[in-house]
Amino acid sequence: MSSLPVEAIEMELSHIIRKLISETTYRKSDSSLDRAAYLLLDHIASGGWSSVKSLAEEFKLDSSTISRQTSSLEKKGYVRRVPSELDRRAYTLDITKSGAEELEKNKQQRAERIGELLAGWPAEEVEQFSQLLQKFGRAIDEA
Amino acid sequence: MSSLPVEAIEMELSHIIRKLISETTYRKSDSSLDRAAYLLLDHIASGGWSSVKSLAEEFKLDSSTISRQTSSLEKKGYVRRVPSELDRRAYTLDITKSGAEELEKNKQQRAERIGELLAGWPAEEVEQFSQLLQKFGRAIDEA
DNA sequence: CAAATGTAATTGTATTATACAACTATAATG
DNA sequence: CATTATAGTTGTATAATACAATTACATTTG
Repeated sequence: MSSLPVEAIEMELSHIIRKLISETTYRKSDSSLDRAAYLLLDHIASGGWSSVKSLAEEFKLDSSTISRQTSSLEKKGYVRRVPSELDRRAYTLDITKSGAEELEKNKQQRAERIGELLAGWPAEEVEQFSQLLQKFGRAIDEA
Repeated sequence: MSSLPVEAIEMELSHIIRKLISETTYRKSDSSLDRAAYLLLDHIASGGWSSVKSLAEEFKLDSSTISRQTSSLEKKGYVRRVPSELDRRAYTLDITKSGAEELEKNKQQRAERIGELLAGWPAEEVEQFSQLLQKFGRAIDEA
């Protein structure tokens, strides 16, 4: 496929990504989670299997990167290690109460920001946008 | 606004951004433009006013960052400096033939990738998605 | 119009997120 | 049991960014 809408989508996504990143990175991180930490915590909180290795696969990052990111979450008290019973090298991560609170706070902040952008959109369009983004997200996963 | 679709959109965007970034960054950059260079070149090619300062404002990056990025594009021969007639400190950037070719090549590669993800989508949904992304992009600009 | 102030771009330095490689401890396999 | 594989960590290099200092020029003001 190589049509005009596709090219428009590509460009628009590039711009949206740039703008959203520039809002959430390199800004006064008052106390909020960066993007990586946010998604890691969300995955852990959702009960996804959370060893260093499985997180690295899930997020397509190197294990060393995940190791450092999770160490940092642990230092902040947002996650705790649960040693594997079967393998003394390995552990999984559990979210702590404070981690869950921090995650929820961040999620609300971020949703609020998106809500502002969607203010005034007809509910039907918001719903369509949500559906199409989810479909697109699945397409990436399946690719 | 703080409804379920908004929260779903927030999460989905976070995931899509992560996945698309991980595809286009830290990967074998065979010879293709990174995201910053791609959008810079596109802006310059589109005839947008392209001094270091205006690019920094447009992209919400520091002038020093733009200065380095444009130097790098210049070294590769993709842009050339046009000294300002009014201000001997300043210059604007023009795309070169080779820069335009490289941009076009990249645009096609990226569109092809997006096209794969949209393969099998009804044309009507692709069109809707394009429209909604553009509307969302405008909302970010106006915010 | 000369001095002071402001500005465009560059360069120096620090930080951060990443990858890759080397390593340690443990597990699995021949 | 010796070898090989694996989970995680740590060391090191690179890249993109911000902020600070600098340079050369422009603008404003007394």
